[in-house]
Amino acid sequence: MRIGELAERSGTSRDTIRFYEKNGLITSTPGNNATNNYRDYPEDNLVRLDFFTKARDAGMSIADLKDIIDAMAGRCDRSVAESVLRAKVDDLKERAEQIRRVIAFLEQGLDAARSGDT
Amino acid sequence: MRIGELAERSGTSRDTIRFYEKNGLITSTPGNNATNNYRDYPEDNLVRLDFFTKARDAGMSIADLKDIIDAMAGRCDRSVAESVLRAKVDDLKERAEQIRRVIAFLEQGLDAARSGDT
DNA sequence: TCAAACTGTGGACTAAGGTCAATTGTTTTC
DNA sequence: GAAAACAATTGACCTTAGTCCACAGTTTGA
Repeated sequence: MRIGELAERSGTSRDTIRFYEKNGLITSTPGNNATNNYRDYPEDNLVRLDFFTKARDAGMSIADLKDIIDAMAGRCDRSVAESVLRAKVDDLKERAEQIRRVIAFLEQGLDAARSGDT
Repeated sequence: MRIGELAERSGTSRDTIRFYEKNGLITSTPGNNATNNYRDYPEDNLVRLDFFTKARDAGMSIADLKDIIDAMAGRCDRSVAESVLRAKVDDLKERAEQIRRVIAFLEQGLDAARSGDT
C-alpha cells in the first residue's frame, strides 16, 4: 500500500511514518510503477506501527524500538538478540515498578487529605 | 541550605534545581544574609526532589509535577485537588497497563525465538 | 482534461527537559 | 589577603520526537 493508506489505517501521520522510516524502524520497497517513485509499504507495517505506538506510550524511545526491530529481524545472532529483548523487558519492569511506587505515594497523599478532612 | 548543598544531597544538579524552581516546582526564600542574594532552600526540598526524580522516571512531565505540587500545597480547593491527584493516579495506572502489554508482546517474541531454536 | 488530492524530498520549526558557559559578585580556606 | 569554590543571572546550546512547509512531479475523480 502507499503511505497515505498506511497513515490512514495505522493512525500514524505520514510525517511520522517517514520519520520512523528514516530511523530504520520501518521499511518500504520501490513500488511497481516505473514512472513515479512512489514507495510500497507492505501490510505488516500496520502491526509494526501499532506496536510502536503502544511502546512509545509505554515510554520506550525510538532507539529502543530500533534495537528491538534489529534484534527481531535477526540482524545479529540469536543469543545477542535474546539478551537485547530481555534487557528491554527488564527496563520496562523497572519502569512499572517505579510507577507503582509513585502511585503508592500519591494514594497516600489522597488518604491523608481524606482523613484530615473530617 | 544553599543550592550547592541541596544539589549535593539530592543528587540533582544546580541547573536542574534552578530549572525546576523557575517552573514552580520548588521554592526558596531570600536567605538571612543581606549582603548577598544567596537563597535558602528548606530541608523539605530534599523529599520533593526525590519524588520528582522518581516521578520523572515513571514518565511524568514537569507539568504533571506542577499540577501535583499545586494540588498538594492546597492552592485550590480540596475536592479539586483530590480529583487532580486521582487523575494522575489513573494516568499512571494506564501507563502501567500499557507497559504490561508491551512486556507481554516482547516475552512472546522471546518464547517464539526459543521454541524455533530447537 | 483539469483541478484536487496524493507523493517524495529537503529543510526549517517546535516543545520538553535539561545542560553549558560567561559574567559578576561572595565566601571560604590556606 | 589571595586563590579557590560557590552563588545568581542570562542566554546559548543540545537531544528527542516529531510537525510543518514549500516545491515539483503524479494520479485520480468529475
